[in-house]
Amino acid sequence: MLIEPSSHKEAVKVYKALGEPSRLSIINLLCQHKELSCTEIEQRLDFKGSTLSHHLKQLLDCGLLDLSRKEGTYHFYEVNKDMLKRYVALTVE
Amino acid sequence: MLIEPSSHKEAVKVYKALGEPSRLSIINLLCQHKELSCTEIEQRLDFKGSTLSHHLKQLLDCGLLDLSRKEGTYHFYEVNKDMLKRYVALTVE
DNA sequence: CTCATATTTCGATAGATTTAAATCTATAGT
DNA sequence: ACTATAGATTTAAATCTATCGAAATATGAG
Repeated sequence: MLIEPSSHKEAVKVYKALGEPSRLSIINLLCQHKELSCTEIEQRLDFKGSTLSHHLKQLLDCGLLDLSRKEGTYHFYEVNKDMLKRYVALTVE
Repeated sequence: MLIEPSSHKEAVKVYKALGEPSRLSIINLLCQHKELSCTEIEQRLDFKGSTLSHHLKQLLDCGLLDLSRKEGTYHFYEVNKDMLKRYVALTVE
């Protein structure tokens, strides 16, 4: 058995989140940076703020991202490496 | 870096294919059976033939499935374990 | 030709993505 | 405290894409 029935929904959610170019780029970028704020992600990947927020919401929702800290109006995000390793086979160095 | 730019498209395709309940169930089922024909998959997962064909096409297209052999009008499918291991972290025993 | 298996086409429906505009939240200045 | 500003999120509407399934079309066996 590849996936336990209990985690089937979670797995679908995670893979659906990863199966979109922008979101995979966000994960990829955050794998290289420990943490980044929204504006930093927007600049690097050339997103509109609202578009990014929608994608971040999905990535938070499925557990692949965490809000690492808030500093003033800045929200910093980081990848949840446990979650990533649980589902994704690619190397995160 | 999580994903090489060159394989970004491929990764999106694979994860998009997995991020749908029916298709994840097909992969899961085929992980337990070496190979199965369309009718066998239809029966076990309760799909219409045409619906299954649509999903199989996507799974073949992204490389997660292979057509293992044809026997008469039967088409047998199997998971491409190399491909699965390249992208998916879950254990395939 | 006929039957069984599988795939493709096409239309309807549902779901996802994007963006502008509005709203929220925290900080700084007066 | 009030206002202004910057960063981020939410809402709402348009657009785009995916999914499903009936019907039509292949393909192979007998």
